Amino acid sequence: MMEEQARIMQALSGVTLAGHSVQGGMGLPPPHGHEGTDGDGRKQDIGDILHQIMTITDQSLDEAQAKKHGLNCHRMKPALFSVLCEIKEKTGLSIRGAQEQDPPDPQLMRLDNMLLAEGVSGPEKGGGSAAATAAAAAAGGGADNSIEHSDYRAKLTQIRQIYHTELEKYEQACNEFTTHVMNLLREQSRTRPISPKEIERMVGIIHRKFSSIQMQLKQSTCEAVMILRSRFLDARRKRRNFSKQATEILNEYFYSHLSNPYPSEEAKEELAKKCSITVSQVSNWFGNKRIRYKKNIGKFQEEANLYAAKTAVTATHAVAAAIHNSQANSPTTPNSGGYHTPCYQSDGRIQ
DNA sequence: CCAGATGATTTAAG
DNA sequence: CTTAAATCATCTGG
Repeated sequence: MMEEQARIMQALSGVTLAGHSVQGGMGLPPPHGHEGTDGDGRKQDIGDILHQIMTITDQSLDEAQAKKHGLNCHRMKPALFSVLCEIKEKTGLSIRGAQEQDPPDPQLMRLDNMLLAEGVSGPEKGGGSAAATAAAAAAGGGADNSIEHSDYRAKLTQIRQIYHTELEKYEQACNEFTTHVMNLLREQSRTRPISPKEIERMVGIIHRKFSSIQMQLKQSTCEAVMILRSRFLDARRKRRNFSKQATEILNEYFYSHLSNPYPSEEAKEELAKKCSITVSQVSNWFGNKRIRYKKNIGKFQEEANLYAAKTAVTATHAVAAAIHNSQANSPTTPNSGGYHTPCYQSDGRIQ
């Protein structure tokens, strides 16, 4: 910037300023327009203007404003301006070619995706998962689970709120700053030529800067979510055994379908409802049961016999009930509801 | 406290 | 996606 200025001024006045220009930094000594005794008015004018330009930053605001006005009204101003424009025309293009590429930062994308996945950004968290959780909690003995989950959600909501507030703040600040800079540039464009491309570039720089700040925000938000998540995940791992009744029902199904212990989706749903657990818990249970049964059939033989006998007893009782037409099931009979009792079949192996 | 039981998660294959 | 298998983390009864 300074270099450019110096170069332009040099070109303008033909006076060698290099001697006491950039190296001096801000404290440029005034040119003292009257070098020599030429008394040339034009030169003095130029020197005067340059002096004003170079010292403008040292002035107080009012002073500077007045000086600026003076400059604007100076009779040489239009001429100087046009020369500046001309120089700019020649040099400006080479200043910046085309450096307008915005490759989407993979890191940023990762953060965005995660925030979206965690429900921090994006649309308000729907009731879908909430309903599922509520069902799971209300159904089983999982009041505990429900409390933990709501705690988790409350904290997540808190994080989301902070995130959105901050994001909005940054957005606003960015817009304000951009507007400010653009006003400044517009103002300056009265005394020096500024191409729209330059403004655009400036805006781009500002936006990049602010988005890097946003990146930090997203980073720390992600961190917070991760911490919360890991803490909750540990809690989530806290498992509670299914109720005795649920285990009974599941075992009954398993041993009465021992030849093909793969409940269909519908069967799973029914079992889930009957056991007050989720479908995926039913799937987990059958997955675990199959592998563990297969691993040591002998160990489960007793259990198998027990349930085979149980269903046999149930069937017998059902028959007896049918025969007697009025008797209620024995209290030890686990399934007394409208549950479809599977047929008695205790043989059959996996595979 | 411990060993075994058990629900959940991860990994790998189809 | 489902499943088998391995593994994790907790629960439970002694």
